[in-house]
Amino acid sequence: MARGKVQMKRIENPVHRQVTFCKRRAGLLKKAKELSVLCDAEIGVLIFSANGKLYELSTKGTMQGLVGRYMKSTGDTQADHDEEKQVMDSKEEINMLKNEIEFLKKGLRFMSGGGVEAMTLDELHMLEKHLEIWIYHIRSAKMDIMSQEIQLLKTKEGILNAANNYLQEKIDEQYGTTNYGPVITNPHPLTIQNEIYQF
Amino acid sequence: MARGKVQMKRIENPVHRQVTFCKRRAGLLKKAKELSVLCDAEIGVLIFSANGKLYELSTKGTMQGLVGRYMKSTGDTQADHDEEKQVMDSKEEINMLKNEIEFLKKGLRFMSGGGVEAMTLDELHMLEKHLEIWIYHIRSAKMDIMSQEIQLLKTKEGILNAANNYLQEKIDEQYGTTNYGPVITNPHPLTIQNEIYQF
DNA sequence: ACCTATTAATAAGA
DNA sequence: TTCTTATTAATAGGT
Repeated sequence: MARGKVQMKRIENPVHRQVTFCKRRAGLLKKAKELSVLCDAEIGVLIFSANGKLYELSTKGTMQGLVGRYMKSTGDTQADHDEEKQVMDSKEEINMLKNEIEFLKKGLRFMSGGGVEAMTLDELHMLEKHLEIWIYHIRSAKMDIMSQEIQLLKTKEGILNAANNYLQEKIDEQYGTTNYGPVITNPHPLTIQNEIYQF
Repeated sequence: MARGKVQMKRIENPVHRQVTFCKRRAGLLKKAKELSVLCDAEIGVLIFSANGKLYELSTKGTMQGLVGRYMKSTGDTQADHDEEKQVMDSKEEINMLKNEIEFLKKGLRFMSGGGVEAMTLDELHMLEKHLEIWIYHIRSAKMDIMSQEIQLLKTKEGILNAANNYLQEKIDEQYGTTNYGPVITNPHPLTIQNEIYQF
């Protein structure tokens, strides 16, 4: 604007460009302040130089506040929308999970042996019934498992008995010819004890 | 800048102020564009008029992009920081809650009567013991509550009996003078039955 | 950074 | 709002 017009295109000379950037940047920020003061407006200016340096101005409050106001003003605009929605979703999910936990905790509150006082008589009846059913199921499951164990052990025992008998026969054969007389042997030396479960 | 200097303070005349706002706003945005073009800078301008209307300009991309770049550039700056942290916190909280739910569900899986199969014999023993303890606590709590109820009802009964006696006396007085002879009356006509609880 | 000739912006009026 | 125009403000180029 002085000593010659200027072409509205990128200044190629880096020195010129840098100088102009400094001057015009100052001018722009000054103009922004003036507009804000004269007309009672809230103004924010963000300037990233070509090499990435940030210059900013915000009249009447912080840039954050202004950006927040801008976000609200534009309503649903990408980043804000996404993040806000994400937060909302998270909060909803948290609430649902919390409710679920409350529900579950109510059923488990007796684990610690305390907290019984807070329940009504009806709730206690219900819970007692449930516990009895659970115990029934648990005892059934225990019986099943133990039956399987017993069956397994019986099979083992049969196999061992067979092996035992086979070995006994071999011994009888070996000593039968020399006939050292009757040999006293444990009839089932390899039989193992079944495991004992506490009921 | 023409036909007289201007004081750098709010223009009180609303018409003047509005006109100046229009002109200077256009000028500011023009300057911003020029700076962006001449010096290869990325510039964003946000203008909120006094009555809340938004005017914006962003050279090289969207305002969102610019705001995002600003957020990153300033690092941890309120809105961004807060929202991001909030999202992070929410996610952490959700994970913790989910873990808690899994833990609780494991204890409650028997409510439905199913799921017993997946447990080991030891776990079943443990659970059975817990359930027995719970039932013990529940029965204790039930007894406490019922004792209280019984006490309450006995008190009620006493009060009603007293009232009953008082009324009986009044009747006796009323009919005593005329002497209609012995009146057969229910000795406790207002006594109420205690509630019966099922054990 | 400072100067200053020159251009651009704009206040007031229509 | 927009146009005009007198006047001020901004600034390009040089130092």
